[in-house]
This record gives sequence, structure tokens and C-alpha cells, in this order.
Amino acid sequence: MATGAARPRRATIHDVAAEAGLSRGTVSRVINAERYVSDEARVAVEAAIARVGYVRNTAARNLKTQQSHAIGLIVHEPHSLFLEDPVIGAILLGTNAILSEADYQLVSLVIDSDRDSDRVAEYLSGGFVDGVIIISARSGDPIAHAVVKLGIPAAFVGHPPDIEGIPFIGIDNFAGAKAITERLLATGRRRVGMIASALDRDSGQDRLAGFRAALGDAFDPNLVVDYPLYSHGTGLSGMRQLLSRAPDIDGVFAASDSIAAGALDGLREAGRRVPDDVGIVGFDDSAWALRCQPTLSTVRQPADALGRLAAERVLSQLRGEQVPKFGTLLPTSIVWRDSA
Amino acid sequence: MATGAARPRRATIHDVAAEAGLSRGTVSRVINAERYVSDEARVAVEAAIARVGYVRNTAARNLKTQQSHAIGLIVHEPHSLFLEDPVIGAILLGTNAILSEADYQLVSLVIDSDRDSDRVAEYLSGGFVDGVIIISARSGDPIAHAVVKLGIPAAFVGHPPDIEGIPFIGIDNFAGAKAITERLLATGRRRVGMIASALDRDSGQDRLAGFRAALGDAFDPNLVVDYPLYSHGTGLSGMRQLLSRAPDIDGVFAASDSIAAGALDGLREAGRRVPDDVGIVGFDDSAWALRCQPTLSTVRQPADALGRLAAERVLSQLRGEQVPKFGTLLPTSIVWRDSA
DNA sequence: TTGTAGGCGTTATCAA
DNA sequence: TTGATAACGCCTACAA
Repeated sequence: MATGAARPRRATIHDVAAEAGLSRGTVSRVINAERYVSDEARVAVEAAIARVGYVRNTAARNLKTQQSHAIGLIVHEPHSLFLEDPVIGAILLGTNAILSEADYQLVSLVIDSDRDSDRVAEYLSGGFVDGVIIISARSGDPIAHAVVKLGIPAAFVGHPPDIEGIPFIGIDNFAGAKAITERLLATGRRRVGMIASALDRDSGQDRLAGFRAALGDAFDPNLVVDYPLYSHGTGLSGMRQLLSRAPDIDGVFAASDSIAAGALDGLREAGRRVPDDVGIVGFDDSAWALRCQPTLSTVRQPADALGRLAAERVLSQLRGEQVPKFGTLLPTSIVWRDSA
Repeated sequence: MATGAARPRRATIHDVAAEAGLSRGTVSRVINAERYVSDEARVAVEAAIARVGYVRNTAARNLKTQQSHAIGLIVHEPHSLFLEDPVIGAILLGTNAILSEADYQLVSLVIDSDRDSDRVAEYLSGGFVDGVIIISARSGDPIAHAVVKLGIPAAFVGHPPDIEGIPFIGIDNFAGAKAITERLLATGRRRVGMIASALDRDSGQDRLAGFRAALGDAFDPNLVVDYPLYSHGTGLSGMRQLLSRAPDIDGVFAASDSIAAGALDGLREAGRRVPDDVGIVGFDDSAWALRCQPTLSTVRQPADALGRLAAERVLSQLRGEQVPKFGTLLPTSIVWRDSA
């Protein structure tokens, strides 16, 4: 046993076979729900399993089948994302739900440094996992490339910038941005601006495009500012800039909740009331949304579904099925709170 | 291999032995850093390993040694904690660091429902993990009791309310609360109150005791309010109550950052400036701390160390060493920002 | 110090 | 439909 404290020996197929008065082969067939087992035998085996308290030995099975029955979930940037973003947690939960149904173990691999990155790459090539789900891969990601090279069944959550041939699951940033902007306009706002961000990424571009589509002819490029980072600081600076350009602004779409939180502070320092003077909406429905004062109206990502679908994509590949080598975009929903 | 896409067969000890011109036994001894291996043999084996790209087959090793070389990290309440509390993430990182050094795989087991709880209990009894780290166990926790019953090497992070015989690693809530209150007093505050919480738990009691100790004779029970939950709502209500009891209050120790955030909003609605009129400090150094306006002065938990130590406790037990059956309290530190 | 060989618990192939 | 029997890759006495 694993430790000095003597735990009782676990029952094996051998014990079950003896108990049921059948062969190990038959027991194995029952356990794996194979065909060619008589009902009689099945019942006897199931009873025996219950009596001796049999639990399958994973190591032996893995050794024999040459599979690990484990799927790796690779998460980057723990400090900024894993630790704070509820979206990641929800993805993890969704993934876990699907995988455990299918009798697969989820192994979370956190990448926190270059050393981790190397170690994980080695881990993957060691056959410790049968498949991989990668969250928030970035351009030039070494792990993503290692996965492609090794040919491990994989799926991305979020659109990887420069990888081909691996399915990904993302959200419809365009539709989400368009929908919430329309909702904001429906509250009667006349001068609506946007604090855009990360225009070098799909998510940033698509959110801006959605905003523009919602405004149609009323779109005014002068009311759009953009910054590289989805951050509180971006929101603060962006709001100041917007206010100086258009003091009569009465609505703002922030490209993320963190930006919206910053914008809220910008509005506060300018003495504007939210939502009375200015309505503001965000994107992500992240931890910020509920902590802001007032709470944020925003776009919710179906994070749980993102995780579930990614897991299903990997499992499909494991079954040898064809999976779309392109992406799947999931719809978002609007959460309307107090900020607009 | 795991999938249809044919990946090359992995090299085994057999291949390495052939390549090095030695026996499998010797190769195994080199791999496991055992004694009685000549330098000559070691060098030859290491070269052969590199040449054939050998990676140890975990399943075979686990089968032979009857160990899983995996440690479970059990986290409860994902929605309220795992997903939002950076402390949990840091604990995870610390645990992972120690475990991977010792060649153990960390398996995160998230408990999200009663069904999960049963499944995890079964998982544990299945020998899938050699040891367990349990975060934030609560009174009557079924998993905690299952662990005790199974006799699996384990460690708690945080003080479990009603479990004996398992080491735990916690923080010194008393000292942390005392220190930050003293710091608050040192800024010249004269009327300092506290919004206490969770007085049915050690953490809540100890934080209140620390506050009281710091004030000494100046302690005024009238300036302490308490609520059951560590939450934003608690902070808002608590601050209102404190303001009505003592309009001249100029300092507040909130029992958690979330409470401090609520108190900040309470102060804002009353037109008090922070830190000019009232200084406020929190506890945890959680995600709230940096998102508040102004940012929070608070008590930081050594979350990383918490995780590392818990991992070490479990590894010690695995080695058959005696570990303290009682708790270890780690010191906290103060992070001074803008709210006081 | 090195080599040999048995067996860990499964699954899968082949006969029966 | 069932039973016997090889592996899977590794560790570890024990023998040399």
C-alpha cells in the first residue's frame, strides 16, 4: 500500500471471479460492458463486485490499454486569469463534468513560468494524458505547437492566434457586442462611445465591429478610443479621453468588465452619475461585474458550455471520429444590472 | 496508442538496456537513483536514455509499486471560493510546486454538489491518490470524515472544525488582525471600530480577539458590529450601523476584504472620504483589495506557503515519517495601500 | 556491482 | 458465451 498505515488489500478481478464462480475474462467483459455476456453471468458478477467491494485498478488498465484515461487542461497565466477570472473556473467545471461522465480524469496543468512550459511539454510527450484542452493560448505558444507536433487530440478554448488544424471553441464576440450596444441604445442614450481594446486580437476586433454594427449610421469614430490592454487603467484613461472629446456623452460600451470598472471610476471623478447621467456596459460578466458600484450590465460568456464542448471535441477524437478542424462560436447572453 | 493518428511507440527500459548494452535491472537502478551503480554504467545509461528518448511509463510503475504517485487537492465551494478567491489559486500553485519536485502529480478534485462529494469519496477509496490535501473543510464535511476513515495520508489547509488526528496548516488570524489594527492606530485614528464576521469560526473569533488586543484599554464594544457572512453586504450594513452609532468614527477594521469593500460603499453614500475622513483596512489581500477605490490596506495570507507546507506534510506521511497531528500557524504580513 | 526473472491487475486473443 | 493465457513495462529480490 501507499503508506505505512496498513490499509486492507484491494479486491481484484481475481477475487471477483472466485466469488462469482466465473473466469476473470467474463468478469472483465461485464466490467467493460461488452457483448457476449449472459444475463445470468452479468448478475452474478455484479453481485460479486458489490460483495467484495471491487474497484478497478487504473494503473493496470492503463498499462494494458496503453492509455492514461486522463485529459490535461492547460491554463496559462495563473496570476492574471486562473486565479481571478471566474470564467476559467466555470470552464474547468464544465470540462470536468463531461470528462468524468466518460470516465476520464481531468488533470490541471498550470503554466506559471518558462520552466513549467518545458515541463508540461515533456509531460505531454510522456503519454500521461490522452488528450489536451488548452485555454487562452497566445501567439507563438510553445505548448500549443508541441501539441500540434505530437499529434495529441486537442481542443482550444478561445481562438488561438496562429494555430491550424485543431478545433477551437469560442464565443461570438461580434454578436455579443452588438446585442449589448443595442440594449444600451434602447435605454434612450444618444451619444454612445466605446472604449475598445486588444485590437490586435480577434476578440477585440469583433467587439468593436459589433459595436459599430449596432450603431449603424449613428457610429461616430470620434467616440471610440482604444488601448492595448483589457485593464482597469485602460478604462480610467479611456473614460477621461472620451469625456474630454465629448462632454455630452451619455453611454459607454467598455470592451471588458475591467475596463468598465475603470471607466466607472473615471466618471466618478468627473462627477457624473451612473446610470443617471451616463449608462455603461461591459463584457465578460467577470468578477468585476458584481463588485462594481453600481453593478455592471454586461455580456455573459457561456463558460460552462465552452468547457463541456471542448471536452466533447477531445473525446470525439479519442473515439476516432472526425471533428471539425475549425472553430465553433457559442452565443452569449446579456446580464442587465444597474450600470445602464 | 491512444488515438488513430499513429504516434511512434515509446521507448521502454528494454530499449534503453539494449542501447546501453546493459541489463534492464541496471537501467532501472539508474533511473531510480539507487546505489550500487558504477559511474561507467550510469553514464552509459543516461546517454542511451537521451538517444532513444526514454520516458518512464507511469502506469507500469504504479502497477508495480502499488502507488498512484498522485495527490488529490480537494476544493469545496467552487462558485464562491475556487472561482474568485486568489488565495485558493496561490495555494494550488504552492502545492503543485512541491509535489512536482517530488515527482507527484497533483489532481484537483472539485466538489460542486453532493453527487460530487460521493464520487470523490469513492475516488479516494479507489486508490487513485496516495494522499490528499483538503482546502476549506467545514463542519461535518463528509469527505474529511471519509479521509479519516480510510486512513489516507492527508493535510488540511485551514482549521477543520471537528476533525482530529490530521495535521492542518492555517494562518495566525490573531496576530494578523492585531498587527493591522496597530498599524491603523499608528496613522493617528482615535475612534476605531470593527465589522466582525463569522464569529462561529476560529478565523472570525481570532480576528476579533486580535483587534481587541491591539486596542487594549481603548477597546469600545459599542464600536464592534458583527454579521454571519464575510460579504460585501455585511460591509455595507455594518458600516451604516457603525456610522449611526458613532458618527465621529475615523477608522475601521473589516474582518475581510469583501467586507471592507462594502464598508467603502457605505462610507461613500454617507459622504465620507477615504482615507481622509476614515481609514479602513481589510483582511485576506484577495481580489477585492486591488479593485476597490481606493485600493485596500490589508493583511496578506502566505497562500503559497500554505500550499507548500500542506504538500510537505502529506509527503512526509508517505515516507512514513511522523508528522505533527496538530496544526501549524503561518504568520501573515501587512500590505499597505491607499485606504488607510 | 550487475544480470535474471517473477509478478503487479488488466485486457484481449484464441480455443473450447 | 465462456475460459485459459499471453502480454503491457516496470521494480526488486535473489543469484551471480
